[in-house]
Amino acid sequence: MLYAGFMSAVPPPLPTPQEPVDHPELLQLGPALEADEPCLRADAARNRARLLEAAARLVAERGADAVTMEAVAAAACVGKGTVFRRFGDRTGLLTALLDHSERKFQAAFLTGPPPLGPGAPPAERLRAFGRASLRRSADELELQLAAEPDAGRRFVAPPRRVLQHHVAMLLRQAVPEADCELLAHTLMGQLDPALIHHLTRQCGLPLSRLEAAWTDLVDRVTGTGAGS
Amino acid sequence: MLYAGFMSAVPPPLPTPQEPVDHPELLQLGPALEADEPCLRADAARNRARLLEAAARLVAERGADAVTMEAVAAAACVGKGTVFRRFGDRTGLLTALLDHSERKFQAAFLTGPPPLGPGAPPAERLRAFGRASLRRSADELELQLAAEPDAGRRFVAPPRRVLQHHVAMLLRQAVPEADCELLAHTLMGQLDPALIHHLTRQCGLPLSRLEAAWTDLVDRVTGTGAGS
DNA sequence: TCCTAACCGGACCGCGGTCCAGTTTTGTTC
DNA sequence: GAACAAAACTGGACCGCGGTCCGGTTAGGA
Repeated sequence: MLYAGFMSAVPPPLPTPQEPVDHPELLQLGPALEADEPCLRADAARNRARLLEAAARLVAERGADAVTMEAVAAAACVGKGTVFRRFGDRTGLLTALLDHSERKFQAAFLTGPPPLGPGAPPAERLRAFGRASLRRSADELELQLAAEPDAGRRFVAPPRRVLQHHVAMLLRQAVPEADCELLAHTLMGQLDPALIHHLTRQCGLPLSRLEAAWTDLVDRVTGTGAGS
Repeated sequence: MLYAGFMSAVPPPLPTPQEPVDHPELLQLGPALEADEPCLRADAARNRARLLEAAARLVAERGADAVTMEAVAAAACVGKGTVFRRFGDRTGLLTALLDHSERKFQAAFLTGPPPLGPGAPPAERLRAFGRASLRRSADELELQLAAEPDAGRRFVAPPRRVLQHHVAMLLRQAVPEADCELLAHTLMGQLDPALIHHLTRQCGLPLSRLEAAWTDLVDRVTGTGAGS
């Protein structure tokens, strides 16, 4: 398990320290997070570059589906084992391909100019963050999807659609002026089994906290509760 | 591609028609949706039952990972091709295993007693829906996760965590009283590449609508906008 | 009884992922 | 600078599983 050099949380050495910064802890975390690609043996580094280049070429010429671990290895004149040693698995390779744009995006909201970067009021920054993220995803959709296997099917499964439909209907009754279909997707996101698993099993949160968060979310979205 | 009998939107013949009902269209859609399992040849139906039983036994005895298509076929004394013909693919098989509880849940919120079923005010029903859904998922987590491959990794990937962290921080500034970590997950859900793909490519929504929905969501959650 | 359509099973394929024997690089010692 | 040892990297054989295919079989209607 290597997961070589995905990303780093900060760009280079951070130019002027008197700029506003949100996440001082990331400045230490950053180097630790990327501490897997730095000291590569010369041949390893060369092969890594060749693999990334070959993968990018495959994506461009024949689409993300053609990015087979074997194909990439062959195109880079390298053994299959090398690809896995370097990138861990297919997702790791695809993620590494996205790394460049990822870093740019992170730099933009961590240390860039407002409204995305520090300086603007938080709600304003949130709006900008969503816009930027949506645009970026729209650009690199193919890669992003390929990096997350089976992504296309999650929203098409019949059971999901029934629940989705139901929530949208309730929302139409509660907040007729909103875009209830999309809002329903958002709410459903909080009930996603994968998220529940992550929060309760991997992070150790009690189920009661998820329930409370759901109630609070409904309050906020419908404007029903005590808050604001 | 068969995707045999996942689910149906309604329980049996719907007892008393004067009960309140939310989704009259589902009453017609229901039979159409499940119209793949009804007229099975005798041997096919028998094999289907044996396969489901074998799969359930495997899950119980050796965990969801052990539910290999080959293993299920062998345990049911049936050829591998039969499993695929019946359930389409692995996800289809797992979904079929969840079908029973799915139907019960659907019946509960479509035609059951309030506050889950019709009769209560919509916001109240939404709250009940979330609670019920969370509990159900917690029970059948293993199967639900197995049915959605790779689910565990979606929230652990380093890039995702950086974004998540950032959004949580902005939320803490904007709405200090909320559970910002969970709220951040919710917001991020609307930026999920898989969702973007589904909405723009499969449903044909323009990106601008997603952007508007995001802005609206931020307004609702932070209480910033004009609404309420 | 016969015909046809549906079904069955297992051989087959491709890909993701593992493993290990052999090779190359790097650091050390003389 | 040469020789050596340890660590790191390499590549391709190998495995298991999801998914496809097709010749043979069987159920059900006429």
